[in-house]
Amino acid sequence: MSQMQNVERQLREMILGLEIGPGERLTERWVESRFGASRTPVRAALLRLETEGLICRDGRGWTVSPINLAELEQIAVYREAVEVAALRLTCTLQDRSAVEIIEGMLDSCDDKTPREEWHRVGMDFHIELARLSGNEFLFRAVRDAMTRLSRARWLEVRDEAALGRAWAEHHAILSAVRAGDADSAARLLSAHIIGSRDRLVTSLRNDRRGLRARGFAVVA
Amino acid sequence: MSQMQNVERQLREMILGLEIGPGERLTERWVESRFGASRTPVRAALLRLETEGLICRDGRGWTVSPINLAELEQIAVYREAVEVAALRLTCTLQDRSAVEIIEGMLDSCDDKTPREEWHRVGMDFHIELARLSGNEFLFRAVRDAMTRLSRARWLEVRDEAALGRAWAEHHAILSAVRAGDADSAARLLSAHIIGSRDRLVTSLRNDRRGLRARGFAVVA
DNA sequence: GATCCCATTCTGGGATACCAAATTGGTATC
DNA sequence: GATACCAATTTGGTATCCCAGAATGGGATC
Repeated sequence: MSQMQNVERQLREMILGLEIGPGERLTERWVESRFGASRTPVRAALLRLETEGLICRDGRGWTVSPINLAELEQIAVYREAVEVAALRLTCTLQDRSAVEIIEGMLDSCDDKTPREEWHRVGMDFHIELARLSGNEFLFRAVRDAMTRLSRARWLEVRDEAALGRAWAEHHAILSAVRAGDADSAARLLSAHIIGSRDRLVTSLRNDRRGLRARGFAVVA
Repeated sequence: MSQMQNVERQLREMILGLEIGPGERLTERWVESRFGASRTPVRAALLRLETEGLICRDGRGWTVSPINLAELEQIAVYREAVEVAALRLTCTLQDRSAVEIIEGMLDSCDDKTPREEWHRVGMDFHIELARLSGNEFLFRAVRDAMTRLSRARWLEVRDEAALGRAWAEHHAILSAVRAGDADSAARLLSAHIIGSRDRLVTSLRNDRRGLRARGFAVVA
């Protein structure tokens, strides 16, 4: 694997895992020494992460993208459009047996499953559901949107009830898809996305001071 | 303006203007000498164009992305999802006076307008319409999709009637938006996008041999 | 003590040198 | 004439060096 891919992957994981906080400054030299690569692959990796929205330019330098509440709301609208479109497309397919795999993914989580795993499965549910549509662009759009939402979802304070609620909503959506009921599935998915957005933004808005105290930039 | 942006912009224009044909091989050294920049900005520019889908990796090297008919069909589905979502969003806005600007854009084209300008305005119509929604992600999605479609639309054989038809459809969509009739606008836009797709793919499929004879790679 | 200014440091942007792998072209062999 | 093989060349990947401009910090001045 090339140095560029190495740096890109590791840096992405550090950012998504909040090991580098939203709003923190980055210098190419720091990344260079941190991962033992030279500046050429480092710069290539930074350029790629910039297009993913994980880092952004800050004048001449680089900054880990802050959590942006207005952006989170816009992403939810975007997600709703592409995810519902993908879902409707999937409902028109003859062979929808792949929903079983996603169902199995959900069922692999139980009370003993660590929070981190719930988080990952919750994201993968949406990504894999979009992949079923067979449309590469809808799939990528959902995957990229989930990447952008990832850190915020991780910061969200979620109780057991909220996790169970999401789990139930995911299952309900799959049931509708399996039945081929596109309208119901779409309605459930829309409600799920918008509901999640509202809880997410509310949670972050309430915790804004605490998050800032932890050194995380949360804007708008 | 930086060298990277220079190379990126000029190379993008060469690719979109078909000065470099779909499927042609690119070497970093050629780009380097062609634009008088060194490899560092050239590589940065290539990485960015790769994320735009205008070039793609070909083993170790670079290739100008071929025209991919299957991809064009998928993009149309993607476009339909995001453009309709943006349109519906726009219809909910109080102030939709900006549609007048787009209308003026359309009306700036007449019989004497060169074909190239019709082409550009046809793309900008969709991009600017999406921008009105105020949702940055829907807007970018449409802009990126139009960029990916650009070369294919340019290759399409379109007669006067087809151009006039698109013009009329664009106007009908704007009228519905101005009236705030989201459902009608959405229906018209969907039909327009899918109709355009069918004509585009049919045209390219028929011309496939001719296009290949001109050195343009057209796959699937 | 506050403020202005200048030298130093640091940063990203660019250019270039080097390397390993892959491609290529030609030649020798069958 | 086809094919196998080897050397020269070319390629992208990487490391490193240089530069101009921005940021920084300390000291002089008021």
